[in-house]
This record gives sequence, C-alpha cells and structure tokens, in this order.
Amino acid sequence: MKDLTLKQNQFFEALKENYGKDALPSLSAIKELLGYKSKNSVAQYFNVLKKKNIIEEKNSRYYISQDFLGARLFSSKVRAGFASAMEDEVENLISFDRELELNKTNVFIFRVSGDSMVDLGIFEGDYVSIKKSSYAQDKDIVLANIDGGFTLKTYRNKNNKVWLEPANKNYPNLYPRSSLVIFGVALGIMRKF
Amino acid sequence: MKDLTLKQNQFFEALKENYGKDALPSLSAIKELLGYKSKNSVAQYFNVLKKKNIIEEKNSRYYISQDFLGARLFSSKVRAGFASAMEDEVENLISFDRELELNKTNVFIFRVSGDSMVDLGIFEGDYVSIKKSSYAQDKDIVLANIDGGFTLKTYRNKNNKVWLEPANKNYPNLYPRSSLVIFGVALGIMRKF
DNA sequence: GACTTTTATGTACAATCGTACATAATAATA
DNA sequence: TATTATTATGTACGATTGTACATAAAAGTC
Repeated sequence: MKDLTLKQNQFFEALKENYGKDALPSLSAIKELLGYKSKNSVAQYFNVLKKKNIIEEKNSRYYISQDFLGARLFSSKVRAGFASAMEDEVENLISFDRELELNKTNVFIFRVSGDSMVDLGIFEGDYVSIKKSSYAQDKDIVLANIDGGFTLKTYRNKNNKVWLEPANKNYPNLYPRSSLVIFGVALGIMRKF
Repeated sequence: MKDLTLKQNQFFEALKENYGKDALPSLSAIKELLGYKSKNSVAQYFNVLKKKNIIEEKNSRYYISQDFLGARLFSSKVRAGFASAMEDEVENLISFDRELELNKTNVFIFRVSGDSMVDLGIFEGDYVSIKKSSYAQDKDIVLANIDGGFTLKTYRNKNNKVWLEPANKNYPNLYPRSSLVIFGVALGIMRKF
C-alpha cells in the first residue's frame, strides 16, 4: 500500500476505521484517541500521509483521500483479481447524488409508475432525478403535465409540432389537446434492487 | 421547511450548495464565503440550525444532518401544481448515495458494458453499485468472474447447480467450466442522461 | 402604535489550533 | 559498523477558533 511502514499503515488504518469519509478532527483529538502523549506524533504521521496524498485538505479540513475510500469506479480493464483492483492506482470516485444534482434546490425526485418508458430502461418504481424547468429540447425526457395528468415521456419538438413520446410500442404518442406544461427535465435514474 | 425564515433558509441552502455532505469549515471561512463582515452573523445562523437539528456535530466538526441532504420525493398525488409541490410540508429526502450505500468501504461502482442485461433495464454505460461479497443468493444480480472474464449477470443457484443468467434472449446462460468467482452483489443502478 | 424577533456588525477573550524546532531512543539500511 | 530514517515526546508560539456580550437597524407581530 504505497510504501508505508508498518506503523504508518497502522496509523492510517486507525484513521480509516475511526473517521472513514468524515473530516479528520484536530491533531490533539487524534492524539487522545490513539493514545499518544504528544500531538506531534500525530502531526508527523500526518506529514507522511499528506506527502503521499493519502490524506488531503478540503475546506480547511483534512480528509482521507477518496482514492483510498468508498465507492471507487471499478475499472473493467483490471483482470488481475479483486484484491489488486481494490488497491490499485488512482480511480475515479463517483457520487450519484452529485452526478444527478440531488442537492440542488431545483432538483427533485419522481418515482416512475407504469411501463410506458421500458424501452429506454425506465421501469416502474425507478427514481428519476428531475431538474425543474419549463422548457425542454427535442428528445429530452421530461416530467410533464399533459391535459391534467403527470407523465414521464420523451419530449418531441419537430417542425413546430410538440408531442410526448412513450418508449413502449404499446403506447401511442401524446398530442396535447389543451395544454402541455413541462415541469422538469430528467437528469437520470436510480433503481434499487 | 421546519420553520426557517427566508434568510435562514437561504443561509442553509448556501451551506448545502457549498459543502453538501462534507464537514463545515470554520465560522470565519463561511463568513468570507457568504460575504458577511462579522463571523457572528454566521454563528447566529449556526445556533438556529443547531437548535433545529439541521446541522449536527460529529468528531468536533459540524455537518448538515443527513435528513436534509438529497432531493425531495415528488409526490404524484400532488395535483395542485408545481409551486405547491415544491413548498410542501415534510417530504422524504432521498439520497441515491445513501440508498445504494456508496459511502461504505465495501461498495464500489461498476460500469456496464454490453447489452446482456437489457431485459432488466440495465443498459450499456449504466453505473452499478456493487457490494463486495463472495456469496450470493439465487436471482441476485452479481458481478462475477467466470472462466477469467468479468461479467454482470443474474446469479442462479438451483438444485445444486450454479450458473449465470443474462437478461437478453440473444445470450445463452453461462455455466462455469473451471471457476465462478463472485465479486459482489449489485445493490442498484444509476443512469445519467 | 408598541413590542418582539430577526438580521447584521463589532469587540473581547480564553481555548485550541497547526507548525516549528529540539532531543533521543529505536529500527532500518548500506 | 556507521549512517540514515523512523518513532515518540516535549516546549514554544503566533494564528485561529468558537463563545459571550453589546449595539442597532430592519422586519415581523400583536
């Protein structure tokens, strides 16, 4: 694991064990936890880990680098086995919340009902991240209110004609009779098994 | 939203926007970020949010409580219009990261290649949350190494026979010749449009 | 109108922070 | 063996921390 001595590795494992993805507390607090008598012991380990980019600063707090924690993107190129895959070099860390902008105030979640979008792999019960918007572009997947009812469909806009298109041959296109109000555009979906 | 004034809510939204699930920095740092001239402005907002359990302490660092992170679930019962739906009472806040356990150390992400699972709505490019495990139950979706190659399939275990089942009629079942090593069980998927 | 709460700024201060520097025993290495 | 790196403890210090207290304009409430 990246040229750490035994003690350094023990120290790092203790950090992982106790703080995980959370911000690391003060040197003194870690000193107390690990039973050192001087916070400088901790500071010296910190310097080692910092130099090796195992811990890094963010908003003036220290964190264990994401490369050493959590949901790393598993590279399909890796063939050498699981262990090596987990301890390999720099991997991307992905947050679904971040990718689908869940913590923005203009984004909310819609739960799919029905099977009108199955051909696009959108199944009943799926969670859809919806970004609030009154406008959409051709082929965007939108949450819309057409003639009074909510629905998730592909938005079509062609030759000055506007309609909603399901992704299921068994359903017809929806041409708005009175009104078509777009509530938001889908950013992505999440499905829990 | 839990009896916050307009300003308090703006303050809180700014925190969410800037720090999300990370630890909050010092009062001074937030003061600078939000353009206040006294860190006490921030301290007073902090007191309000603390009292309402919107932010909480952990390892002597402050975090936004999990209950307030993530996006709100859009209730399909709401028919009265978009505005009211957005400003309603207590809503479920959903975090995809939390649901699919992305911040656990034994969970990683695998990117789907190929179309062997399309019938289950798992498409090429989808992100799959995989919980590390050597065992699986019948009908779990697993990431496995069969005869040397990685693949995402449905794990089948019936009458002492084990095989991997694709979700696409064009593909055959995979019966392990030499070895079948399960790497993990899929918890769910994310797709970004 | 009278009263209260909210919002914003400012000053003061003890406690704690991280860093720097020093010392020395131990472990690793050449 | 000689030399270097690691590990552990300690002291010192300026910077920063969060809290407390005070003031006052603005907004909200009765």
